[in-house]
Amino acid sequence: MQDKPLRADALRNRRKILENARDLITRFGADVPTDAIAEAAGVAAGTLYRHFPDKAALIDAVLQGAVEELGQFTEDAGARVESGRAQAMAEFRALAARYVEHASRDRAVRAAADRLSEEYRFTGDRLRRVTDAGRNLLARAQADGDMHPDITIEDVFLLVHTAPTDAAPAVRDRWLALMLAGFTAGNRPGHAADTPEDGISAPRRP
Amino acid sequence: MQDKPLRADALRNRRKILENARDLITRFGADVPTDAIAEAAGVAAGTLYRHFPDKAALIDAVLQGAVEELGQFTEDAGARVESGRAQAMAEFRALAARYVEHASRDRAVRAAADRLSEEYRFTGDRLRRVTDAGRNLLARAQADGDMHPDITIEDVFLLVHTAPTDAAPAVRDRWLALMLAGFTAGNRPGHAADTPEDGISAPRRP
Amino acid sequence: MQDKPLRADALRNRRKILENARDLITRFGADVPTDAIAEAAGVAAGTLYRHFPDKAALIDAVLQGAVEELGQFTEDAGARVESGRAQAMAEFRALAARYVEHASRDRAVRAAADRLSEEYRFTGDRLRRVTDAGRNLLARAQADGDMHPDITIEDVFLLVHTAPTDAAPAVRDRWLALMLAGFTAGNRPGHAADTPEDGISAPRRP
Amino acid sequence: MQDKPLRADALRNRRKILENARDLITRFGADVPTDAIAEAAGVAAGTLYRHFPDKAALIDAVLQGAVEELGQFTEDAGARVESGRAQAMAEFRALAARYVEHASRDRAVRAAADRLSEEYRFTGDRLRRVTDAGRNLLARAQADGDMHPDITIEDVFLLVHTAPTDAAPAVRDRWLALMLAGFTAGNRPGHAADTPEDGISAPRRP
DNA sequence: TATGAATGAGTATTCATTCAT
DNA sequence: GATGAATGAATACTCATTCAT
Repeated sequence: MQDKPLRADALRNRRKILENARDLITRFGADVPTDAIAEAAGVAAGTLYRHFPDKAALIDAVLQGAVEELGQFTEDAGARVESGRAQAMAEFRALAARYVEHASRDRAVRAAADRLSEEYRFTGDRLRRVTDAGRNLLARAQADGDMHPDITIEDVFLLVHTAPTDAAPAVRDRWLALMLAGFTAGNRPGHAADTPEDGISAPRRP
Repeated sequence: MQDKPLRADALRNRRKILENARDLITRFGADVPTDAIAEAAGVAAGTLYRHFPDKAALIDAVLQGAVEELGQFTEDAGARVESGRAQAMAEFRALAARYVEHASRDRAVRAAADRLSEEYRFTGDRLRRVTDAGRNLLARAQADGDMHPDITIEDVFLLVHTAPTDAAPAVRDRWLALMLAGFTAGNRPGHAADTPEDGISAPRRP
Repeated sequence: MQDKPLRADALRNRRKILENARDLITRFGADVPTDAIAEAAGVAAGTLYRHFPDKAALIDAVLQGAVEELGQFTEDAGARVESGRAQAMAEFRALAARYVEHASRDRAVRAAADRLSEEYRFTGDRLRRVTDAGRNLLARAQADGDMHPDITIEDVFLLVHTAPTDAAPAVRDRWLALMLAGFTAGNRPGHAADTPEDGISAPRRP
Repeated sequence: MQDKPLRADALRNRRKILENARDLITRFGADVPTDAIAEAAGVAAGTLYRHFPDKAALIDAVLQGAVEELGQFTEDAGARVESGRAQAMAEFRALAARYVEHASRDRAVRAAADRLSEEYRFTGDRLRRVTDAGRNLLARAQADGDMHPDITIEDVFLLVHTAPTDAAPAVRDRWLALMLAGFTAGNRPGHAADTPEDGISAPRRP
């Protein structure tokens, strides 16, 4: 059904290239030379270019892989909530922590996201999976009254996008605690129980 | 005390280099070739290297300038509060918005901050001025009961460091609203009035 | 006598490769990648190299095909003259125009001729057919008294070799008119009626 | 008055680069690597690119130099005719021979001309000098009654463009003899003395 | 001190050809 | 015999930095 079955050795090479690209980009950022990636993968430069038309495509593939992992995590969380094994808001908090931790181990995600931010920003079909799963979890937490009702999936991406992934774990935890306060029902104006005195109202964004 | 008295024309050159470096980095990021900076400044490449040992040093100087501007803003805000012309928390909010706006117009700040993040992190003598002024404002807002009592200057730097400076204005505003919720007294556990049930306590960071 | 009987499908592949090589070289010049030729022919790169030892050999084969077409045209012209249906000089002129037009539509001929000009120059067994047919036509035109008597088949190849195939049709026609003046009896010294004063005599070439 | 006086050593390097570019292009065609040119000139790759923005510009400069030489030759010929020391048609023939010889020693001219033929074709300010001088000589020869009256400067360029510069000297001479027949008054229809029977009339080209 | 010319290692990408599957 | 994946040398161009003028 797929375009090509791809020979066993070719598939192995493709995987080695992707793994090493991810590793190197994670450690050194998206500026790593393609030659370095090829060498790390144990293939010649030409082989890398057989599998990916250019460097951008390779980075793109690395990013897509990372995004798909996030989608998987999010779907898993949703499943736990749906089956009654966990509470939506708790899963959301855990997920956020996991996102941040994940991204901080992986400069690839961050670097690629930065470089491709124009293209991806907070939309794109590639994000469909994580977007859908995220919206689902969000709705659950809001139904429980734990999540502030004006929070949208874009807010979640904003959280992910700005996380201090290059900081120490304690700093990342602190940042999350501060940031999540804005997500929690009762902690911010705009909710029924909130006092609107400080002038912050529900956001109007395109 | 200083290394050299520096001749008048040399000083003029140094200033021209710095100004143009700031301008170009602001517009195009830290990747601008040194040659472009030298040319914009109307000097030869060698002259640039006479004033700054290498490109990193030049970017460093540009960053320092930006940081000093922030210090000035912060001191101004403190002065207004001290003189009773303004409320501390309102000034803090305005200051945060001003920084985010400032940095989003000025790729120099952002780019240099990214590149030199290891060196500076949230400390360093270069930050003394903005640090002191910030602590002062913070204390005032906490004394007023408007700022959550566990907030430290490191939290403020964290806010600054992670602001989505490359995003659209509406997105930046939204991010600030979410983030500042965590800074506001009464919006987060750890405060006298807060219920500590969700287990987030005052941070312990090195 | 031939190297191998060659299986039916192998022969088919060889033909497809040649056809597509001709087509692509015609359109894009001899710089087309071998991969592109293989793909166009619907075979893998290795198959191309099974049929032709290297790219030069493939181009060579393409050229040979083109040269054989020219031989065919020339033989046809000769036949028309021999059967009294046409005059030799008129056929010669038409043939020259036809070649120039042909080569200008077909970058294969031109490109291959350029690249292989050292090898072929104006000799070679591969040219036997067109050479013989050309000499025949030439002799007829000279016998008619229309073609200058010192013209040889090498002169004809020289004409072909230097035709401005990349020029606009009007320019090509003009060039032919100028060049053919030198081929026409009575238009140039060396002929019985010519005055030998300007010192140009019949050529002596290796 | 000129853009820059250019330091002595820089000028020396520029000349070495141009000379070696000319030499290498002459011998191997326009495909010579820039690195090879730089090495031959005894400079680093970067130096070549300081003097010429890209490879095309270098080739362009080489061509311009060659064209200027041709312009010089042509003006000299015109001067000899004007001073009565020589006959226009004889100078024209000698010049044509010189052109062809020149170009055959210099694949640079040919290769660059081919590559840049779209841009230059038979016009362009760079050709102004040789064009003007050529027209002058042409007019003289036509006034003398030696040059066919319908010949234009474009015909001359056509001659130059199609000369078999890669052939042996005897072949080039032969080609010239054939081609020049079309330029000579009395050798081709269209002249007062010609019989227009073969239907070739004065050309109409844009 | 200033100039700006020279350096040269570094980067992404292509393509003829080989060879394991 | 066919496939197509892998090779790896080659190429144009950049840019931080040095140093002769």
